[in-house]
Amino acid sequence: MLEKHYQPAEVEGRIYRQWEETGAFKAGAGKRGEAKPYCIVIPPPNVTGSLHMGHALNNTLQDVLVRFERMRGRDVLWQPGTDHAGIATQMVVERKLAAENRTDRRTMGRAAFLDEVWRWKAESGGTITNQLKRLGASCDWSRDRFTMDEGLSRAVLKVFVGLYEKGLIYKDKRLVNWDPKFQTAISDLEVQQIEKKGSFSWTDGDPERPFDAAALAKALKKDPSGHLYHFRYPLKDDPTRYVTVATTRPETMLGDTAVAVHPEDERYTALVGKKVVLPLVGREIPIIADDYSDPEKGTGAVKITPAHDFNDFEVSSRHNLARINVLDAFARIDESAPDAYRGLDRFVAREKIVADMAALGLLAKIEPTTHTVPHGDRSGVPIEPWLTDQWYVDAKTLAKAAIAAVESGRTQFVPENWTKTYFEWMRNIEPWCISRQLWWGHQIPAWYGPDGEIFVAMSEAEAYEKAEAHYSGRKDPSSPQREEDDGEGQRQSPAQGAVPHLQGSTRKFTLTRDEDVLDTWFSSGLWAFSTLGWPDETAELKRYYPTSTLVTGFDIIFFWVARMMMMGLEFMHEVPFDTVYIHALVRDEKGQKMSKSKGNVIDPLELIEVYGADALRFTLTAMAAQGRDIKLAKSRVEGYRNFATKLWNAARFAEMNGCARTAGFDPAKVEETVNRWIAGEVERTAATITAELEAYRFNEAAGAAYQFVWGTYCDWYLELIKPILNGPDGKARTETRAAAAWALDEILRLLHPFMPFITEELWTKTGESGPGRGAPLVLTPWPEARRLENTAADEEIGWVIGLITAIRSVRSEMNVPAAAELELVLSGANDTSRIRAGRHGDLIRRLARLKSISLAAEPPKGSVQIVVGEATAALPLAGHIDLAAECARLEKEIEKARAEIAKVDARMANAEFVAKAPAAVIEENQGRKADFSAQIEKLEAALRRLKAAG
RNA sequence: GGGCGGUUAGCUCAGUGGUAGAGCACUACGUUGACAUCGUAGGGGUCGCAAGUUCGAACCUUGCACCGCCCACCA
Repeated sequence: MLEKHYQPAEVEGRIYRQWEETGAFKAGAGKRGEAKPYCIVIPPPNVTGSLHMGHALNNTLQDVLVRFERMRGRDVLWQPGTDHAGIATQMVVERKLAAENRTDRRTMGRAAFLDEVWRWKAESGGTITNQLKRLGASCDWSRDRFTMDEGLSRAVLKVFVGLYEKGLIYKDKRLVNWDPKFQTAISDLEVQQIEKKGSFSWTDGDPERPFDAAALAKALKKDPSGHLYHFRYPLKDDPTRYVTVATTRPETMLGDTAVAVHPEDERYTALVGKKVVLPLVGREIPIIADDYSDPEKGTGAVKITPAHDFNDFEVSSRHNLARINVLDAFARIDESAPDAYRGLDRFVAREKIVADMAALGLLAKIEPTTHTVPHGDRSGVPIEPWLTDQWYVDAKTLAKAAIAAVESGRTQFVPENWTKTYFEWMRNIEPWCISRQLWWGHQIPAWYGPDGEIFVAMSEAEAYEKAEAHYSGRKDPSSPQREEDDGEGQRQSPAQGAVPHLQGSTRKFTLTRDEDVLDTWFSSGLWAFSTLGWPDETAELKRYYPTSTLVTGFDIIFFWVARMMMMGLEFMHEVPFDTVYIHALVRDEKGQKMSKSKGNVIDPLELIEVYGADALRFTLTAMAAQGRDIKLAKSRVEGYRNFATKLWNAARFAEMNGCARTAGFDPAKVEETVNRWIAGEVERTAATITAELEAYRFNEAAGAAYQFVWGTYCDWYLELIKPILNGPDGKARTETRAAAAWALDEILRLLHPFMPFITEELWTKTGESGPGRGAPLVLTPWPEARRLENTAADEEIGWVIGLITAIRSVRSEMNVPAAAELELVLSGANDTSRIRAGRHGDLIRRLARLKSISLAAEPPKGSVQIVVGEATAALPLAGHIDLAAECARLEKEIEKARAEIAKVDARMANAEFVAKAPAAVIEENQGRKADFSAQIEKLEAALRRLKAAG
């Protein structure tokens, strides 16, 4: 016997364990060979992370697809795993060390720190996995992977070496985005532009406001960015004259090596080629002409700081300017600057330099401006363009195949408009900086010889082999192939043939391994094939690659999807997935991205605890309309929790009424109209859900299921069959019990991808009677299309529902007490209606609260009259009717009908409409007019009778 | 500056050419043997504004307004 309420907390854990114990999620279980594979690789969450709303949405949608396809008989692999998340994880552990007052990372040393991180991973690494299980994710956990496990690390090495040897990975010294807090380079994608607006101003020579260094310091502390400083740089030839430059970054002036003006800017033509003396530093720097300078901006003369600005770096290449680095890794002024500034933090230096310039009379003015300041997305501090050696991937080359694959449709984005975003980025892709000055991650497999030679290899031993070969004058067995050898030793062309045997040789040198690790996304980029066993040629790789669908958020199209496309095509020579389904972001009520720092996070686990995993899943699915963000409202979750309860109680009702499943029941052979009707409705719903899921319209699929279960099965079907169930034993009751149980079974199947727990629980419970269940619901086939629709039954039940609804409506409007049982007199009814009324009299009486239904030529006097098709249904309410109110009601009905007719008439009066609209539309309009006209006639007749009686 | 998306009921949102919808909230009635986490009935919208295309526009086009996001730039 089912309880009155479904208790998710008591059920979910048990059900999930059952699924795992039966191996329901295992790929290939009993299906390998004959079944088509269907594979999704999970977007690997941070190994030490915990489930947030984005994960909940992402994994719910994947699970819906995976469960759907599994029921449809596909051999499903949902490949799970976690990501080591370099910066994020290292940050967490460092913070933990600090919080526990332990020695910091640098003091502790690399090996000890890594031990610490692994310990942390061991401690918290299972959290997210367990939380995904609570959500109901049906991943094949037996295949769980981690980006730093042995196999995936091997894949990373292989890819790095492979790309290096093809010249697609290289080392370069150029400006990178440097994060002074984490002391590492980061990629362009990890930089966030944050808009800053200045708040104060100052003008030289204003007698009211002399320069006040203390006030400036205070203002700058509060508001360090967003100001434009106009500096005067004295001319070398004539120190009384200046070139004024404007900058938002005063402290970088210490590294200026030129001032640029536009070649056609007449204000400065005479100065080009002359020199200025850089204040505070004393360096003489040239005034150059370069297109980069924009006469419209600032003063038209721009200071050039090649080592600290990406544009200036370009200018320096064109003009052969020195690149003077004035910042250290902490973004403090370094020793290349005058003593007075050395060691100062960049913002302290900013203050001092502005003050010093003012003291020299070289500060012309300060004005507030709005500009964006690049920040590290993890550290939150302003990043510095900084000149360092880093490793890069030649993304431009790899992008070619990745672009072509989407152009040709081998991989499709859903919704399709993300294609544009993908192309836009791919076609303008920049070299990808992959080295990170971190410790947690895949250490770069590059070793340096005594003279700086680079040996990239799968292992240290192999690196030594290569080095031996190199230093002994033999050809390096595997250096990069480059069409144009740039002359550097490590880029000699490879020699074919035997690797020199090194046994017994004494090394006269040592190699040092590159300390840096790879960008986390480098290993994530291999995810679609590394998790399947690559570089080994495993059966899984053969069977499941290319994978079927990738489900992810648009915020990581660049980070991840693009990189997987590039890596997949490069190493597997085939796209990593057929379809990329891009879902929305779950945002807070203001449409803002949820984040811990903003404190606007809704915890999915709390929702699961309160409402159950199924309610949360259904909410997310029902709201996952394509191309739109989800602003989550709790009331919605509550509503769908109620839906689960409704389903539960429908099952409970069935149980209480002996609606047990019957062996051999065939929905195509039912005889009762109501059963023929529900069979057709079930099938229609199944077809809709199937089609919508195939098209990734999750919200439509969920909506169809909801509408059917609540609005059709519970509200009508169960009500309609009550008289039969309560009636005498016999054929009709037997059939109806079986049909109700059958329909419930179908509902459980259709709902299972969305609400796996409650449906599985009900499947088990309802399986306790009747024929045994062959399998748990998770492995039960999806409803198949048959031909169960029955127009005659649809029309008949439609008529019954219409009559009942109309009577209820009038009762309510006339304030008839709910308990009062009325008589119904049907007049003007044709044969069909009379037969229908007779056949369904019991249930019409019950659902409309009637005492009796009788036929008459004319509606009795003093009755409320309802027009039902060709007939008029009358409720004799003599003495209870407010005559005026009833007249008003009828008149209102007539008015409504007339308004509809007027609309139709207006349309039909339009000659062009008649000429051009499709015949079906015209017919429909004519039909409408006829229907409404007939209705008006009946209503008018009713009104006349009413008035005559009065 | 380039791109994408949004503006529909009090709130959160569906709805891509032919009769404006859902959940929540609201009003009235109701504890009738599945369900008050419920039932029945109801109120509530000139679909941001303007012009255009069309027989017909919430839907297509253009412009405008406001909101959000992404990319680039920012002296």
